[in-house]
Amino acid sequence: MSRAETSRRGSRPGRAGIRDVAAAAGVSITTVSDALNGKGRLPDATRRHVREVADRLGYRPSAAARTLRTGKSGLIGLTVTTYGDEPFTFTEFAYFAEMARAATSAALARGYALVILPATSRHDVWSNVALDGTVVIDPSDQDPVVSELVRQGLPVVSDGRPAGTLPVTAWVDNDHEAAVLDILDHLADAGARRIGLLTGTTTDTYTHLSTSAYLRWCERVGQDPVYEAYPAHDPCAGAVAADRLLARPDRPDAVYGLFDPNGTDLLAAARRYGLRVPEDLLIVCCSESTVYANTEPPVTTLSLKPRRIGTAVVQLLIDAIEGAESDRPVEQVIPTELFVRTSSQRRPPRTTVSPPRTPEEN
Amino acid sequence: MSRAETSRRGSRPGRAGIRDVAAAAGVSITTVSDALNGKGRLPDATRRHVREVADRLGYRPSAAARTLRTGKSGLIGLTVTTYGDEPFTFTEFAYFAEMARAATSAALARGYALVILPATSRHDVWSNVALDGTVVIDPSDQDPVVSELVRQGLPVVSDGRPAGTLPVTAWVDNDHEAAVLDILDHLADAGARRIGLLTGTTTDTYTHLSTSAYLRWCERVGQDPVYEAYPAHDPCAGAVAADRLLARPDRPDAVYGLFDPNGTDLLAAARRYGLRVPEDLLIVCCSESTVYANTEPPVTTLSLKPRRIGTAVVQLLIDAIEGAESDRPVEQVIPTELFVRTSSQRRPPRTTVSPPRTPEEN
DNA sequence: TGGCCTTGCAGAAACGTGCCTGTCAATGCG
DNA sequence: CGCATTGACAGGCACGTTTCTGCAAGGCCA
Repeated sequence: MSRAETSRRGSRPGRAGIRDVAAAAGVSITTVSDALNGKGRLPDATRRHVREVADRLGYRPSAAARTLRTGKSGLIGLTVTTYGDEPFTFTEFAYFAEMARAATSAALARGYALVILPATSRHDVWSNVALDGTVVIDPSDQDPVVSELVRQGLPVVSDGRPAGTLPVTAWVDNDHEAAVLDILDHLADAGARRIGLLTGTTTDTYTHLSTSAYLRWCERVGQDPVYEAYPAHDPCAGAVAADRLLARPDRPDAVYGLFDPNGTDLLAAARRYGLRVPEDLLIVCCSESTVYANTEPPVTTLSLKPRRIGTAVVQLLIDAIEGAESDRPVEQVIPTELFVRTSSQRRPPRTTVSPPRTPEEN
Repeated sequence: MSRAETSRRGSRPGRAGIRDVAAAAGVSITTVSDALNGKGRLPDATRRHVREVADRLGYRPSAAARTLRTGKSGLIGLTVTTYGDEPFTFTEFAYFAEMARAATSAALARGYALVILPATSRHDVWSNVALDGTVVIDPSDQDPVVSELVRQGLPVVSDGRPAGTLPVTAWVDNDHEAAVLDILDHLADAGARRIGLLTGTTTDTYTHLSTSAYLRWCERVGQDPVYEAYPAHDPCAGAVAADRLLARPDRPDAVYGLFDPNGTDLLAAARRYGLRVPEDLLIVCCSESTVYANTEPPVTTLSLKPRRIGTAVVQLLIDAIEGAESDRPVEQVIPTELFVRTSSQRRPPRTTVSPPRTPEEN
């Protein structure tokens, strides 16, 4: 009664604590906590009264105190690999943006928020945030951060099959090898005699699996491999590599590019050498970008379905956090999708001068 | 002495607390805290000893407890507007990705981490995370989240001039009106007689300012406005709007598109109507994407410099959080940059058949 | 030798919750 | 009427830090 609504000591003047609510409502702290959290056995009248008083005071429970008490923060880490000082590379923009968007939505729907944490962060930042678990995108072979998180007992779910013996809780990935084989078959069906590859010099799993699948395919069908590798994180290098590939004496008549900008890179290089697409050169690239629906000609793309991956990864992680014996498998393979457009069809289904009024794709 | 290294009660078995470190090192809790945080007056020998013991036990301080005690969490919110259920729209991908990347780097360098929080989040998520401050991207007129954050006394810095009388701590923005006027002058200099605009139906500040600047320019030079507005968050609608714009009886001979995909949309529409770019139609669009360096022809783009914006926003916010009487202005205008390419030059400086070996742009 | 300052550390009070335990009245039952 | 049971709340401890206050030991000076 004699206690004022403001907290007794030098507490933040703007914010009311649970004590203030209890005092204002004329009940105890326990009753306030139970009423707001829907626990305990209280008559509805008391519950409503407490909630009303809390609203009137603008009471917001302290997230830090709740986290300290319950051990759950409601925060999920989104760990991205870094190149140089910057998180995630330029070529992964569209993929990462879509994946992060889906992951954010999925987390939000279950009451969690996402924290962006580059894998090479300063250690003090990592230990300064209380995480319930982490999503790791494409963990590298010996990522020290991931193994430490696992050692702390935190659930870790990775986007991309973990390299080596990294002990993640679960993972989600595409079947990159099957996707590459599909594309190569698709190009061969369209009449390609010699298929080239635009690949990367990095050691990540995606690049590695895709390249080795290409090499095995070449061996199977008896074609000499024709490929150029370049550092994918350099936005300029792709154009140069595409140019080199088409300048070779054993110039391919079809190319698959592993990275997002390879489509425009290859189109530009083809123009420089006077090659018509698709008549002289078939093109497919892996991309989530919609620009390839409107290029000249439209380019066939492989989508890795980042939205499905982002959603699945978060669901698995939250299942693990909440200890629900998940009925979902801990290793999920998300199917890819090939958007076949003019650039990979010898007989283009429509001429370029037809004036359609509606867009061709959603 | 008699106390084991594991915490006395039912604490998490895997993690050691500060008590365990103190017991193992034979010192008090205070000494451990001071030694690890570089405070107090301790001889170097004690400091080193404590740090060694802490390392050996794998001690990680509890972020929740530290936050509760100090009132600082080291977390910064990154609030994005949502369209439908999903955070940030498709057309903002490249801008948002670059901006978020720069913001993440800048925050990290100062010991902070970013939390992605859509503006329309469930309330319980917002109150479940202890934020030191928030970055708001393009706050809408009456965003309830922002005003509540301000009312709680949290620093709020917005990317984009706040609409109405939103009381943000600081903001960073481009001079969108000047940028539009620059582009229109640039197109007029290149010989455009009737300049059209591809704009949006949304009410955000960027669209509003850009459109009104266009209308004023038209009035000044005595040209009838020629524009099409479409819902920018719909990835298909842009292509349709571009088609409509070029199908009009008063077809423009130059177009500026406010959104990222408008360049390819306009190129595709021009092809459908047999218009040559830049001979029959000049094209400029606002985009952060590098694909426009390699389209046919390359398209002139306006960059809003999202990296500089992301960095500036975070610096201002952390300055406000740490109470440093910042010498930076609280209202910063970041200059835009126009990458002039073939699509907006009547006399293209290079022919399309020249075979350059090096990429033209970084 | 006593008073005072400095050094090196320990005790303990918060920070704001959640929850376990305890108290008191009302009720049911034989 | 005695006793167990249940509803409705209050008290208080614990979560793991940070930090304020304090205390003993030793050196310095008068």
